Amino acid sequence: MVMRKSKMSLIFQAAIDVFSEKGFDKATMDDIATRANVAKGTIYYHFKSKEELFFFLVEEGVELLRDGVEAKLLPEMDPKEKLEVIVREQINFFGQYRDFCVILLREAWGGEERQLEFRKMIRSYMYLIENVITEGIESGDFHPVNPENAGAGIFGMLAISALHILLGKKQYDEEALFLDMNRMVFAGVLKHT
Amino acid sequence: MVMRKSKMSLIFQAAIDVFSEKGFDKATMDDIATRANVAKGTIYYHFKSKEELFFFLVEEGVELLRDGVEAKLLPEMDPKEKLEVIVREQINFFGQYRDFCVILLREAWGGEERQLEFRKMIRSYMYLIENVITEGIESGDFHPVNPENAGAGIFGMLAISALHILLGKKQYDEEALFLDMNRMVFAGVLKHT
Amino acid sequence: MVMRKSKMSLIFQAAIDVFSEKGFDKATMDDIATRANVAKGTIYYHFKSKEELFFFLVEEGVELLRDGVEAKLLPEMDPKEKLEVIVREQINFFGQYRDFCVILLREAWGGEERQLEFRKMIRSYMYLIENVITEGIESGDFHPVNPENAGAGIFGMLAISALHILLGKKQYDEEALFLDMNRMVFAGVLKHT
Amino acid sequence: MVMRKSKMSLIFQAAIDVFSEKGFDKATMDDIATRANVAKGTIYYHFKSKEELFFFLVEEGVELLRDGVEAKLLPEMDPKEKLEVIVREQINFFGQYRDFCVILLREAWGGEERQLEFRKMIRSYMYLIENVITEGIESGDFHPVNPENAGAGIFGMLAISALHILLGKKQYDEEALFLDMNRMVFAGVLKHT
DNA sequence: AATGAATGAGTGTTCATTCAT
DNA sequence: GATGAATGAACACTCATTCAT
Repeated sequence: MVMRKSKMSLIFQAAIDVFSEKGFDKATMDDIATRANVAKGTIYYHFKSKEELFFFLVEEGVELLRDGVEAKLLPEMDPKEKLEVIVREQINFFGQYRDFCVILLREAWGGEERQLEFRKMIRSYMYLIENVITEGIESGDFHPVNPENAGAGIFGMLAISALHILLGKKQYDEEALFLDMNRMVFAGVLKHT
Repeated sequence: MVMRKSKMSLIFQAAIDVFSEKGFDKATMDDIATRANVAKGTIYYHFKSKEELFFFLVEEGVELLRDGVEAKLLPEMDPKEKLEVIVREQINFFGQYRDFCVILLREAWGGEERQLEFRKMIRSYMYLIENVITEGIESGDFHPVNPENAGAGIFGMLAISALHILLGKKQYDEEALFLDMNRMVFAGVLKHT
Repeated sequence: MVMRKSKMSLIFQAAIDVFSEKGFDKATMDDIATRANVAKGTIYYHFKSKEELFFFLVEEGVELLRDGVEAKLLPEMDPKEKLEVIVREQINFFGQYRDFCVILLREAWGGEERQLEFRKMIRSYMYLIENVITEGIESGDFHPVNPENAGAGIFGMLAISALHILLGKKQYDEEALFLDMNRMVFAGVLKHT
Repeated sequence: MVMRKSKMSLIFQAAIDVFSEKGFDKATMDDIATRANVAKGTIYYHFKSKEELFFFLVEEGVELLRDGVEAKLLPEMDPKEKLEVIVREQINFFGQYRDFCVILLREAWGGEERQLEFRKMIRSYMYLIENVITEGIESGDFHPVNPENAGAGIFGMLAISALHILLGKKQYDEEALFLDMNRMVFAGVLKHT
């Protein structure tokens, strides 16, 4: 029988929906169970706790972002090309996984174990950016900035601008946002005179 | 104004502490009452609900940021100078009100009334940035980007990079971060050849 | 206002009833709240947890037994008189606080913290018996047995025989039980020839 | 009988371990299944319910005690010899089946069906003692006490003193306990002068 | 103005039991 | 015979809110 789509994936999807809608604390296991059309106990058969369910979810999401971007960073590209890929892909990802991205920005800040762990995961994505920045500095293409600052800054610029549109009333025009962000990342706001 | 150390301000300060430490949902009115050395009922004498207390708090905080920055944007400055002031002041504010800024990034994303309202407030700060961008574009100093995108992007770049350091283990070196961010905002990562 | 019978004592009494009826694990806080005519939250306002409520209860009960018996052990009595007092009073106590005594025998055995603590309390009562035994051995009135063994044995003999009747269908004839137990404690089963 | 290591006996042994470690209520079917290396469903294939599993267990245990003691009570013994056998064997049994004996003292008291049934089983062992007492009274060897009181009392004395040592930190010195208890059962504490 | 005892709806979690395979 | 995924009723505990004083 091919229909082996175990309840686990149902739960997973429901969890993404509910967590992004309500946040970790306000989301209830009942919500998730109802949305997944599963008995509450079933969730606990597959996941030890709400915390663990959330953790797996975030892990999977961040991996999806990181691995997706990483796969497009080919060795033969120069730093400029790589960074452009990153800008494009992150904007693309935010459009595609809007709900997950809300979780991303909502639940990463704070001192709880969960949030620490969470930031570590995000950091693993930021490393990609940092490495490209470092590469660019070494090749002489980029300004000599602190790569960690730059990595966090670029991630934040892309994330907040994307979410700002996604949560606002306007259409998410990916191409327009890409063009603007690309220009800002590479050239800043100032025209060269 | 006589500055009576009214219970209200005690509650207000305690609320900032507790909300930033635990987030809106995990923070309890008991926590706040204890921290403020007030009976729990007293909070309800001054504020209608937890939601309202939080709302006033955030309002005050965002006003502090916005009005502080606005006060430094003098009419005689050109767009470039103004944007530099914004970068410096926002980085400064994040260092000074770290706890509040955690709240800022934590509680703004989501579909609840409270969060909508919250994003409106943040937007009122972003307008400052947008206006300067618009001014710069019109004066021909800045690239013609969408000011809303740029405003959100710059806010996000500064916010996330600041919080990234503040919540990490390293020292918050305001000047270094300012220099890096300033360069990125104005010139991007790419050297002009 | 004299009516200061705070809800706490209501809860206490209800807890004794429910715990003795159902045992620690099967008893629910809802049961206790209902029986006490109190909201469930009220219990938690006064006691940190089910465990703590139970602990205070047992502590109070064992103290009642120990202090009651101790008060009747006058210094001028000889060991034989003292031991007779103990036999009488323990039998009396079991008749009077049957419910609590069920708790006593039900919840003392096992390896959990709570049960350890519990046995320590019982031990504090057994000491009374041990001391009298020791006194009697030193005065030459009693056989030289290990006082700890004897203390536990006498406590067990009185406890189990009392509960056996109390939980059976027969009337609890305190005087008859006292006479039998008194004889067994002092002279055993065997007639002197 | 071919002695097939049927799953049933595995379950049985695991159940004894788990029930004595955690008590009836805290023990879970999962615990037992894991310990027995069986799927949870398998337990339900062999036993209708947790209650029934427990019942069979206790039945078997009490029979082991009763039949073991009974087998040593030879018709040609006089009441004194018989009672001495009982004292020795019960102390011996408690040392050997410590876990089961914890169950015995833990789960017998209370008003539930299960506990009623349980006490009946224990009573079937107490009868042995009662009968010897009755015999001794009729033969003129023993004091004329109520045999039911005496039976329960002796059972309790031996049980509690044994468990008191077994659950404490000290070594279980069977011989010493036997000597003390034997003396107390036959002669009480008081020296004949 | 201020208090804090009291409330009860709501939450995460457990676990005996069932049943399709 | 045996399995283990699935269930859902039940439970300990939390906490925003109320209200009599």
